[in-house]
Amino acid sequence: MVLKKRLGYDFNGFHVPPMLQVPKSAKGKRSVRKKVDDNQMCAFDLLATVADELLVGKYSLSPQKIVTGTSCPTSNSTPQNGKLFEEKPFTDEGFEQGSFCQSALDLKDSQLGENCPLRKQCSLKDPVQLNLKSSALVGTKNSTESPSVEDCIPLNSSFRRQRDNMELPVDRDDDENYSRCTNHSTITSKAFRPQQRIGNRVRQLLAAKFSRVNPMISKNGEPPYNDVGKNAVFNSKRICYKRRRTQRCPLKRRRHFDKRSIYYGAVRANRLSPIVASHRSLEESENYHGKLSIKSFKVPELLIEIPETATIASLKGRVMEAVTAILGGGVRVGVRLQGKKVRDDSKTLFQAGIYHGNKWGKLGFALEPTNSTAAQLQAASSDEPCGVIPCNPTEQLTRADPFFILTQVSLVFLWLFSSSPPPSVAPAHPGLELPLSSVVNSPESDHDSSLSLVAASWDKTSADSRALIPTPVLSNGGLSMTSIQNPKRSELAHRRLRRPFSVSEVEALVQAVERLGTGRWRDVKICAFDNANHRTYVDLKDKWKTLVHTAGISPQQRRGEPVPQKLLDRVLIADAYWSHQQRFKLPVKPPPTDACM
DNA sequence: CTTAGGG
DNA sequence: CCCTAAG
Repeated sequence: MVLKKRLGYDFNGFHVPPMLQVPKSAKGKRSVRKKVDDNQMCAFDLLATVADELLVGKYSLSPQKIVTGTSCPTSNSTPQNGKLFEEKPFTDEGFEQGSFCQSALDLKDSQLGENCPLRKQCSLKDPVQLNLKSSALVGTKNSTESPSVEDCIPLNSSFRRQRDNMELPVDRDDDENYSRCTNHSTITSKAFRPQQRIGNRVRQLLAAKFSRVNPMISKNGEPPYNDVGKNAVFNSKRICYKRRRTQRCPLKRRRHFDKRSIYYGAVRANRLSPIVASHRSLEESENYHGKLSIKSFKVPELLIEIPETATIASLKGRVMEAVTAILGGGVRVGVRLQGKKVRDDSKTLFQAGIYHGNKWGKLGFALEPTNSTAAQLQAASSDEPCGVIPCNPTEQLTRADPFFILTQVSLVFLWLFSSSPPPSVAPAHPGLELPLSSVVNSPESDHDSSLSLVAASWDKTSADSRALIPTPVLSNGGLSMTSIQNPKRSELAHRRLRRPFSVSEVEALVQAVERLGTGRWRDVKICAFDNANHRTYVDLKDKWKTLVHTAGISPQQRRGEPVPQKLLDRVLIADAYWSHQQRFKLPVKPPPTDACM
């Protein structure tokens, strides 16, 4: 991929091809969004679908969460895009209409090498074509190594980096939204699935509902916006986003639900199998006299690239990182291979035999409470012996048994789905023959009695639906782990977990804002954080605000994970640029709908 | 629903 | 992050 360097760029003029302005009409389209089907979409609907899926056995459970690889990128991969703005004078002339990205780069087709991806990326003439090309581009292994490419494609490089980084700005967690809607914690995460975004409606719905599949990562590990053959990708993304958006249970509504659940929360029977929904409609719940609390969230795509020379400890660390982001700590990660706990942290994956013989499928992770957590959990469960976790003495299964836990959950799904009263005893779900016992019933399992949250992986043959469904079972209806750990915060239980932006997220944000401007957060969201459901456009806007602020203060005053100065510089520049745009009331030109492809 | 801005 | 006015 040989590119002409920015030799002939006419930078002064910022001769931007007439830009990217989404016609108002296009904006208008937004309001055409269907609200219909999703307004009612909440826990029940969601669970029902899950139940359906479980019944059909679609969600075969298997691990495949771990994607082997050789690179172990870290956050120190430094953005190169900063150059973009350093190399060219930032003159007022530059403040013309157009996306900053394009302006800064002066993307004139005629001036870019025919092969310059940027041209394809940014000329935005033919979205489809563009996607094809960029797909090819990204698909080219090691294309990262082409410096010219890097230089030429800020966005692309960034995205690639993010992908490689496994610190995708998207996807650390996906479904806080769902946890907002429902009140029970289920981590579900799904491995690669060559998902077709434009598949049948059901699939789309499912994908949108559960985000089980990370649309950002296709089979080849390419971001979906590079998918080939997706006409109007952006539109589809937009649609997806709409869908997701409409599925969001607004906080207020959520609170409403929660309040309501307080009123009918009597647990029906001690030996009743466990989980009761608090989000059912009042009348429905009256039939059950049960309090069912389902909180669901998922680990969307735990994509981990890790070399065989990595140690067990580092593997744990990686998994831990992701899990902590969601659970807020209080658990630790155990690694199990074929059901046996791998104890020696110093072993490399290779030495542990994980890296060979396709053992990834045999790999499992158990999320175990730390000692303190365990104590708290036990205390909590003894306080409330008939809480979520079953205390049916006849149950052979222990609380720690993921099979049991999963069974419980699937039963709950069934209830909700069939609208029939819950059974008083939880039979095993016939459709779920999960080789789980090996995971937890391992002789070495040392937290069997107090395990509150178990993640396990199963190897199912269905290549198309591999799922990792860790099922956190909480000892206090509806309360999250965090709440358990910190009861004081119960009042704030509904405040979203704080999740600091990672550097890669920041970079993605900067990237997107450079391109789209500061007034189009929704587009920024779609463009750069489409899969990061926990980042709303308001979040992005807020983050930008803090970034601008951060960039304006001395490094000593900054807190949190340090953002590379380079990025902060870009923030300032981009912010200045877009402020200028607004000051002069230059029509902000929204890029064409596929601007972020 | 989005944006913008204060808390 | 939350909340909310305004469009």
